[in-house]
Formats: sequence, C-alpha cells, structure tokens
Amino acid sequence: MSANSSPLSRKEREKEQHRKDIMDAAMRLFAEQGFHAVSMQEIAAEAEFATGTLYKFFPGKRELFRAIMLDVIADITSELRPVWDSAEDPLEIIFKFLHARRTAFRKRYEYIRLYNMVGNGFGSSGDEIVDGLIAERRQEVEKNLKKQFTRGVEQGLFKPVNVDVLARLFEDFCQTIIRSEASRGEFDDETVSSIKDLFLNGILA
Amino acid sequence: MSANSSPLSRKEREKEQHRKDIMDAAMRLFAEQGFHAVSMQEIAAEAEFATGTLYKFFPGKRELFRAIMLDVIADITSELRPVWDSAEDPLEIIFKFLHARRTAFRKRYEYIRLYNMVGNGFGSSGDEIVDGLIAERRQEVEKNLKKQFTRGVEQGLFKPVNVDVLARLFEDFCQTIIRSEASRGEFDDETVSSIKDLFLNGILA
DNA sequence: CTAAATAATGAATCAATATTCATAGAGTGA
DNA sequence: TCACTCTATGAATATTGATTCATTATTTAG
Repeated sequence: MSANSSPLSRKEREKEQHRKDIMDAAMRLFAEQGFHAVSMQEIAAEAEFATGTLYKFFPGKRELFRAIMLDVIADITSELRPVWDSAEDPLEIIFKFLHARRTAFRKRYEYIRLYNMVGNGFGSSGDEIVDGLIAERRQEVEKNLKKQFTRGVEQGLFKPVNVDVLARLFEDFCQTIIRSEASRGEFDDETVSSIKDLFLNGILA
Repeated sequence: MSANSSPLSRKEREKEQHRKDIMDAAMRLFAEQGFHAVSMQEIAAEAEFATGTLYKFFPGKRELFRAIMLDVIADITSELRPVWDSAEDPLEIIFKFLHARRTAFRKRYEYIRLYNMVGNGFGSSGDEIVDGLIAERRQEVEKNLKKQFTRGVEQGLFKPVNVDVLARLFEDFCQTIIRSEASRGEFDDETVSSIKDLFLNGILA
C-alpha cells in the first residue's frame, strides 16, 4: 500500500531493479553476440534469474530486445539534445554535436553494434517500432543540422551549397566516424583536429 | 566423359547454372531479410528446387551464405583493382576510385546490406572466413589509397597531413557516400560535384 | 529398349530454443 | 503460527527450421 503514486515502495523499487538487471544482462549478451545467437536461458543465467522469470517482465525475447533499444535511443537522444542551443556560432554547434555524439557512443561501445544493427535495417529483430523511432530521431537530428547549416550559409560563413545535401552528408559522416572508431579504435585529439581542418578547408594545399 | 578439363559438358554447365540459380535466389532473400529470417525451405521455393537439392550443392546454410559473400567480394574487388593504375594524377585516381566504387555498388544495391552486415562485424553469420576476406580487401584498398595520398603530398598537391589518417578518412568517406546512396537514394551529378568540391576545398566560404 | 548412373524430391527427423505452467519460496498481516 | 499474496523457479512442452535419406524421375550408355 503505502504511497499513492510517485514514491515507489521498496518492493516496487526492487522489482524495477530486477527489470533493469535483466535488461543489462541481456544487453551485454546481445551487444556481444547479436540477437539470434543469444538464448533466453543464457540471458536468464547471466542475470541470475530463472528462465521463466524473464517472462514475468517481458512478453518475449523480441520485446525484451525492443525495451533495451528504446532505452538506448532515449539515453543518447536526451544527451544530444542540449547541444543544439548551446552556442551561437553554427560551426561551433556542429562540432559540438559531433563531439557529443562521439562521447555519447564512446560511453557505450557495446550499444553501438545494437544501435547500428537496427538503425540500418540489418536488424536481427526486424522491429518496425524500433526502426520507426530511430528514423524519427534521425530526422530530428537532420532538422537541427539543416538549421545550423542554413544559418551558416546565410551568415556567409559557409559556401552556398545545398543545405539538404550538407545535412545528410554530415549526418552520415558522423555515423561513419563513430562506426570507424568503434571498429578500429578512437582518433586522438590531433587527428580529430586535422579531420576538422579538412572539413573546413579541404584537402588541397 | 567428353571434354577433358576446361570446356564443360552440357550437363556440367547445367549444374553450374543450377548452383548459380540457387545462389541468386538465396541472395535476393538474404539481402532483403537477413541471414536468420530466411529459411532453407524459402530459398528452395524461391529457386524452384526442393529443399534437399540445396544440400546437393552446399553442405549447409552457412556455407551457402559464405559462397555468396565470396562471390560478391571477388566481383567488387576485381572491378575496383584496375583503377589504381589508370592515371597519373593522384587526385584523379582517388576520384576514379570513388566513382568506380559507387558504380560497383550501384549495380548491386542488394549486396550492400549483406556486405556491410558482414564487413562491420555485425554479421548475422559470424563467419570468420568472410570477415577475414573483407578485412583483407579493405587493407588492400587502404594500402593503395595511402600510396596515392603519399604521392599527392609529395607533389605538394595535398596538405601535409598524416597519410594514414587521410587514407582511413577517405575510405570512411567513400563508405559514407555509398551507404547514404544505398539507404536514401543516389546523388545526382551536380551534388556529387559539390561533394567533391567540399572534399577539396572544405566548407568554409 | 533396359540397366546403370545421376539428379532431384520432399516428407520425416532432429536439434535448438522460445515459451508455459504447476510448484515452491518469501514476505506480510492477523 | 496460519492464510494469503506476490515472486521466482525450472522442468516440460511447443515451435521453428536445418538437415537427412529413402524414393522417384531423368539422362546416358550399350
């Protein structure tokens, strides 16, 4: 009984924790081995629960996976959002965005495989809800990028290139960088600077 | 009996064809739905053979998948190789490479998902042989890129940036473009020019 | 035309694993 | 302590789908 709504009882908090434990364990395994390679029994073992218990929390494997994905997406999104009104200079915002994105993912390299897996439709889950959410989030990002690029062009800071192309390219570029860092090691600061410089001034001497 | 070695008998040619038919059908399905979502029975149906027949050609599903991947990799690689000594100017070679790569993939959009899937370790197959081959191919590409960038820098054509970084970045850049085109539609010529210009001269006005 | 060889068939088998459910335990209030 | 509720258990079941193989069809050789 106890509280009416917000302050959860100990029992409720415990249950919540169990739910999280299961999700954490599952995520570790999914991220490492992919959706299909992991069995519910393995997840149960990793989470130190019995198989059946998982079904007390999630209707099935697919839903468990989805819940994890939604969490990851929400986390990353909320971490990225403040960037957009963090500064005046469009260029600074764009770089901040790239930086924030790299940081967000670095904290969660294990997530990346999952995220990329689903985000590119290579999903082992084939889940439209997750795909839809990711698409949505991506649109939001691109909207913001476009805004900044537009401002930059208007201010005469950037070349008058097609802003849609720019936004699309930059979004994909960020993805590629992160993917690259995830699979082949992170760029050091110096390298990052020269990448930025290339982006600003191009490759020609 | 008939021929001794190279000129295959009709029967042999037919068998070869059947093998190809199976691989084609399987590829269509794999590319569309991923490794796990496709069953051998589906592949058989799509190829208009009985389930058992597939096993006359391939020891199992995994091997069938691998055979397809090896084909794709071999095709693309051989298409790309001639580029490297097609011109003098490093810049021209690099752009030719990007162009060839786009063309190679455009002919095979269905392959891309598969290729990317495996190449990034997100593989649904977890097949080390395929992963190994792709890594190898990627190394070859990077070796060649590095060579061209080195020449460019030596000639004073490019900025004196770390060549390793440059090569990796350009490789990633190509990937970005192709991935983007594959998932969101091809760039028109004008757009491609402005992308090239960005690469050469940067974004700043 | 007949026998032998080759190729194809697809229903039956088998293994893996997602899911269920009858049972056991732990906490709570009287 | 007893009855009741909530939670966890894990062996048993059900499903899915890869693989097998005895059988049938087709081709080739004599």
